[in-house]
Amino acid sequence: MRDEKLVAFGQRVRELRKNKGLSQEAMAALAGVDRSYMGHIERGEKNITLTKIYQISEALGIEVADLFPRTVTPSVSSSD
Amino acid sequence: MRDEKLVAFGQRVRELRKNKGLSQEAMAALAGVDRSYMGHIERGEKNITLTKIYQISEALGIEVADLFPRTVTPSVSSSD
DNA sequence: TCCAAATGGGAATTATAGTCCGTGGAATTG
DNA sequence: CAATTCCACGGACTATAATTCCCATTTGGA
Repeated sequence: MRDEKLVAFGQRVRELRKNKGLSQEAMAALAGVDRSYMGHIERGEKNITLTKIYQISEALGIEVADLFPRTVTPSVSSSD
Repeated sequence: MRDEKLVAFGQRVRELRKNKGLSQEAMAALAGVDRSYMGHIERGEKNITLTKIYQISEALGIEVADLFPRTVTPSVSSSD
């Protein structure tokens, strides 16, 4: 049972990890999780918990909110 | 083992739920979970998973990112 | 004050998150 | 080729989230 949301989350994590030039293993060490588990997360195969989400955001040095891109731009045009 | 982050998350959920004028029971129904489970979540007694987080954000009609307030304002003062 | 709705919180069971360890394949480098 | 790095993926096991039911307590209004 593939879950689109988990896959999207995993892709987001992978993108941010690569931006930091980290391997899965290095990232896993920073986040304090198992090496293979990081792989599962990035592939969207695991439904991770809130505490793990915090650990990941800290490993990446970002806010948790930044792990969840907004679906559409909430911008309200200033004119009209 | 009380977890500050889970408690903060729960408080955030409760705040948003009340803003919408919903009871735990009504909210639980919208999110598709048991009423008492909602209570546990709001009290920070549960380390919920990503899919549950999505269910909650949808029940509240908000983006997941909005469930996670930024720690401090990242603003860089323009003047000195 | 009384009642009913709303919430707190425990317990028990099932499902699954998360750990640990290993294998193999692709790409890279000497 | 041999050695190294990175990643996909699986199996077995343990920890704990998910789910449900129930009863006690609190709260808010008539």
